[in-house]
Amino acid sequence: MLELRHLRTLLALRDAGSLVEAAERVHLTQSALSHQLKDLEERLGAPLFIRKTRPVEFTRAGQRLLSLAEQVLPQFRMAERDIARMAGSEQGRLHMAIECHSCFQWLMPTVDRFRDHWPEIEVDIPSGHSFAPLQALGREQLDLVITANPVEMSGIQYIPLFRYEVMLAVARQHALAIKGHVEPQDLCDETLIIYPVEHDRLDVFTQFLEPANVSPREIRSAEMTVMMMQLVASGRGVTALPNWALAEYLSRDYVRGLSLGDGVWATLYAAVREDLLGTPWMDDFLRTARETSFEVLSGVKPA
Amino acid sequence: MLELRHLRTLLALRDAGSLVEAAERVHLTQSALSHQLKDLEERLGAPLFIRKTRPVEFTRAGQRLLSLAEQVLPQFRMAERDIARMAGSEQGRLHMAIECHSCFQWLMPTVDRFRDHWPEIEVDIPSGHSFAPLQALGREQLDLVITANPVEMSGIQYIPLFRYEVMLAVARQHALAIKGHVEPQDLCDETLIIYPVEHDRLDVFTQFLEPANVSPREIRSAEMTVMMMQLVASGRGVTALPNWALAEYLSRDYVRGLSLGDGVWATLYAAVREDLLGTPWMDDFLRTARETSFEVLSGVKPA
DNA sequence: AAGCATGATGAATGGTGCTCATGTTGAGAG
DNA sequence: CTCTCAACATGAGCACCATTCATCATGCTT
Repeated sequence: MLELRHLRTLLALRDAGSLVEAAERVHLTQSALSHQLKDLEERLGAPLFIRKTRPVEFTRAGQRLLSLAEQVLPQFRMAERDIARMAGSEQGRLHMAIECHSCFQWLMPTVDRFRDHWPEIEVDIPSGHSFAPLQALGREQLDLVITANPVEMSGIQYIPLFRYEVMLAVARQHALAIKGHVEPQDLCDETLIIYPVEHDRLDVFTQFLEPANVSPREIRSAEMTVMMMQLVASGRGVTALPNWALAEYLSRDYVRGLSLGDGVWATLYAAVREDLLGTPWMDDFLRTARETSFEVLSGVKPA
Repeated sequence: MLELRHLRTLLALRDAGSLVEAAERVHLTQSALSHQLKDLEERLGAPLFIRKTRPVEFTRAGQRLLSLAEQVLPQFRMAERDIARMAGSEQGRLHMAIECHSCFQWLMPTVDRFRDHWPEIEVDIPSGHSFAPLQALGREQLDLVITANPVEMSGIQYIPLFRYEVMLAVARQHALAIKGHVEPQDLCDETLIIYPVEHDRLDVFTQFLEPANVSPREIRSAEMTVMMMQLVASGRGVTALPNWALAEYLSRDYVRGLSLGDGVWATLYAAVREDLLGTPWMDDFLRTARETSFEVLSGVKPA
């Protein structure tokens, strides 16, 4: 009668707010969800949510099922993990590299949690692959790479982790600081500070400056986020970073953050070797990564 | 991957001890269960139980899933009950009659529990239908009848509650009391005390005496179990009763209990109006009855 | 009023979970 | 040792139903 998939659907619906997006999350069509929920409501004899509102609002019955889902689904995951551990004496390995330069704030707690669940998996972030991590992935020297720039490669799948806004950091006393957002032209007299990578892998260029055919007056690079922040704060340039990378500097009012145009958004992916996808521990890592990053970054408010 | 039906199957398997009987309990074929469990074990990558032993023995993985099932399935039931209550303002009614003369010891706790879960259902055991309860069921004056003698009737379904052994009660000093069981011939010089119903509705006759073509010397009847016990204890006759009806007298060593031949077993049924089957509260009542009777009667040891 | 997004609906389809029929295994009896 | 019986495994076929596709209805935005 009541099935696990119903619970998953309802959770997805609550998190998504609409059938269309909930459908994406559970990898089904909107139609499927509509049918599924209609059937369920008929069988239970009670409406579960109100469709007219946005985001959808749950009835008391719906809320009861949501709370059931939150009780029960974790128990299932735990059991499945336990079983997988009992089954798998297969020593797994999870060696990763990070292409995104400031992921540690959510990656470290993720790894900590994961180690708890899978003590026998060897987790490491070996240095030495920071130059060409995707190639190392292809050569099976690595198992997972965190990146914002998916590049089609055979044997590698890109799993989206979360979306974020790319924002411009400027000094507090900067002329632009009073505006809520900047236009491309605003940057033509600025010094832009970037990580030392090709321009076509930076969303400021591909999604913001190049479409408007604007170039900043000067471009200089810095390896580390702290360094960039110092330069920005002292008025020697501006830089574009993920909102969550800026978060701590914004909260300390060290720099100011501005949207790029109407907002430039990007998605962070985990590039994973296909042969590892589907193993319970890899699935669990990806889920943990999503959950943890959500928790850690959800305090991050744009601007 | 892991589904609710798997958990139900595993619980049934544990309670039944074999695939064949477990299949009955979940209303599937043995083949279905074999397939289902094989698939599951393959997907999990771990064996769940050992088939060669009888009753089957569970591996650690199997036990883990059993414990999951015991955590999770009750939570589902509770949620479904809550939802059914929210949905159903439909005042239900549960009027019952008892054809078996000593069911109160497990029926009362059952009713108590049920009332907790379904306060708005009107539960009653109206007197006045003790004569022809099944007819009253057909006339919709009753909703459920507890009986050990299913009689085919349109619109009525018989739901098995539990199996029990019919045992012979004899006085402590009775000649037969030293034996573990009696043969039909042993009764041809005895006075048999029975409830005042037709002989063909008593298993002592249909399953024990008549097949051997034996009649007791004398037959007398009594309305109440206590009365029968007094007669038996004082050596004025013997009687055949369900083991659980005898239990309290046996434990007080008031009478002795003997198996009839290799053991005569019967099943107690709930006769239910078909239109009520499938309503959540009726399903819940039947489940509660089975569980409660099991708990109450499981202390009852034969002889 | 047009355009867009969301949800509903009905028909068609494909997957899969079940049954049926049969094969295999193991235990107990003669 | 073999016969038998019960329990479980296995493969093929089938039926159901969850899902998809195509389309329609509705409401909000511009």
